[in-house]
Amino acid sequence: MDERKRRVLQAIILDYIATADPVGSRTIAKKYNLGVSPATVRNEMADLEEMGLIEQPHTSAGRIPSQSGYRYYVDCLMEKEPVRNETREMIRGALLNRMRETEALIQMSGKLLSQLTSYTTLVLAPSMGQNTLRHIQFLPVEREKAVMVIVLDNGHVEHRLIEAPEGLNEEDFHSISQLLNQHIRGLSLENWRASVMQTIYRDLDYHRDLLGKFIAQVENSLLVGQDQKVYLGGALNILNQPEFKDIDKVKTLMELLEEESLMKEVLSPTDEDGVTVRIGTENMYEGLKDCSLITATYRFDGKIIGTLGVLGPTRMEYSKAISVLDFLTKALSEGLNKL
Amino acid sequence: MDERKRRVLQAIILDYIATADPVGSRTIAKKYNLGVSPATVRNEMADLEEMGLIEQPHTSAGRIPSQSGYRYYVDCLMEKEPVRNETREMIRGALLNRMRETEALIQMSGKLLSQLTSYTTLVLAPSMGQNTLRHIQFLPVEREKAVMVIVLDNGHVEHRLIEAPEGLNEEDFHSISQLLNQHIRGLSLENWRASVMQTIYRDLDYHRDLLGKFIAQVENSLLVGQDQKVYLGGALNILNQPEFKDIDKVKTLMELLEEESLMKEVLSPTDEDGVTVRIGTENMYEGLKDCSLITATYRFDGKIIGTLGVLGPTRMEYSKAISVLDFLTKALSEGLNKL
DNA sequence: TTTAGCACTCAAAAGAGGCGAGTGCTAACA
DNA sequence: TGTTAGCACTCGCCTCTTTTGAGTGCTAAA
Repeated sequence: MDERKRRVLQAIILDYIATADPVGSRTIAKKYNLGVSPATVRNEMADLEEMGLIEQPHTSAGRIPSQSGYRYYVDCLMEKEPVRNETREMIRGALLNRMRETEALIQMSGKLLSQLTSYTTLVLAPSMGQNTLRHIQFLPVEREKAVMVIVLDNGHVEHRLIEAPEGLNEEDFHSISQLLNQHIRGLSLENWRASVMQTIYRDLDYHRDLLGKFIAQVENSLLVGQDQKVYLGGALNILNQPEFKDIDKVKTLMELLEEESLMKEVLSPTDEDGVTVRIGTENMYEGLKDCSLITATYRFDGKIIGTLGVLGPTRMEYSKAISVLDFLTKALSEGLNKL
Repeated sequence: MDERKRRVLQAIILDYIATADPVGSRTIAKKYNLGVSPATVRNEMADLEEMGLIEQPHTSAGRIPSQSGYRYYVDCLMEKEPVRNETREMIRGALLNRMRETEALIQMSGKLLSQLTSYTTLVLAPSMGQNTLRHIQFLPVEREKAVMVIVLDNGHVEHRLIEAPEGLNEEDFHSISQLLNQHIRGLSLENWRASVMQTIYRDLDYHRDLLGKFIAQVENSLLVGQDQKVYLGGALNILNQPEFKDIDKVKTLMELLEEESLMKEVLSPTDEDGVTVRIGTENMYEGLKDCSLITATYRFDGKIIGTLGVLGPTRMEYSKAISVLDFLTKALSEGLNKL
């Protein structure tokens, strides 16, 4: 693989990314002034095709990059594209605006990412399960209903409605809250065990029958809804890609993207640090075989807690997407830790 | 407009709705056994076309209903389709499952509607503004942060993060909560006035400087986010309609549907009771000129508080959509009032 | 008033050429 | 030995034409 071959391959990939048309030898020789004739380029192309890096849609067409071609490009050829200053400013500004709530900050990142890259984005939001409870409190709402407010260590607040037996007054709620706080504070939603509940239950020996059902509900409520959420952004951007001019393809892909459990799997963090690129069939799902997914993880307190992803056709602007994604995940991590 | 003409028109519309193909005289004479020959049907069709109820895409094609044709069908011809028992059961069952929270109940309705009709649905959720405050409470979260929990009369619960000055202890929060409750309880979010805040501010004369900023934030927080939300459901169903096989049309429509403020306007309740049908250009937006929108309002406590809508191509199954929508809005209203 | 018959229309499908972008191969050249 | 000009060849795509067939409107007879 000599230098000229690399330059030819790079030219083919760049041109195809930009135009979505198969690239011919003439175009390359002229536009990417390599200083050689089309015939020479053709010879190089024949070699590249033999190596499996490019292919011909049909005999008399130009070449397009193969999946391995893209892979080689991403691994060896691609030049890092610096993130433009305005882009940096925009990201910082937008994130600063959402510095109140974790969830809002993360959602905003997804939105920004789809705006800046013009691709579809996927966001895996952190699961609440790993966070520890800081505070739990009950408020009576109406007859037989109370709201449980949970405050986690990372500042996330959630409330859940639960049924409460009649006959509890405000004072009762207050004391139950306090008791629960004593036992539960500092435990994570994940590791929190039912045995704790039993201790609490024992301590609340007065009104035991009255509270049984209530405590059971609290227990339940704490277990529910811990799973990670997936946010989809800029889904309509798919429609701009010429490879998705076919309605059926769009539909298949969209349906796949809306399957939250699958997307959760697709976005689950890899061991490698930084930005991961999965091209075509490197994605484990058949439905993504014409797409590339670029992901990066973000962190809170040093630990990986979620993933941002950019999804486009295999013919996507890798360098731009990667640089924006890289910058954004770092900005997000920073934001989260400042919060 | 004699009986036979009506039957011909009905046949054309039903057939076109089912097949999306222009309908010829032969088809009608055969399939909808009118007991006359195609030639006779042709004569009737010529009359119907003169009346503007049907039209020909081109000379040698069959007829398709015009916008006025659909209008006549919906107003005069359409037979009411009873909602199937399984459908009723499904709706009741699904709604019963969400009988805890208003918001969940309403969102579920939209989801059900898109599943049952196979069209796209729009839901206008009630604004919080009209509900009165039942309870308001502050909980300290961390240094300089508190969460405000608001309970409205309809059972809706919301929490908002606000900044709190340092130096307030749990006891302070408790007493502020109590004071606010005394003044605010029973006022609606809409009618609630700043003057009330000032009274409160005066009463809290101790720590006045400390609390100023805090109270201002509460005030702000109560004003924010009162507007009605629009939920979109089954957006992908659009892709099944042959009239949307063109990507650009899909994109234009989807972009329109995602404009929340426009959709809010489109869904704003009309004076008429029950189900409203807007066909083609009867919708005020250019982008909806090939669509029909069927809406119905739902109520809480006798008052209209929101809208459900079914959006399809003008060639849509009006009778089915209308009956399902009608049943569902009633079930939703019932559910909300039981809640 | 209804209907059979028939000429007519026109979109869509099928076929036929021509174009041109692009290739691979060969032979000459540096 | 690598590079290039030349040339025959391939094949998708565009355009033009033809064919097909579903459907019509009109007329005249029942």
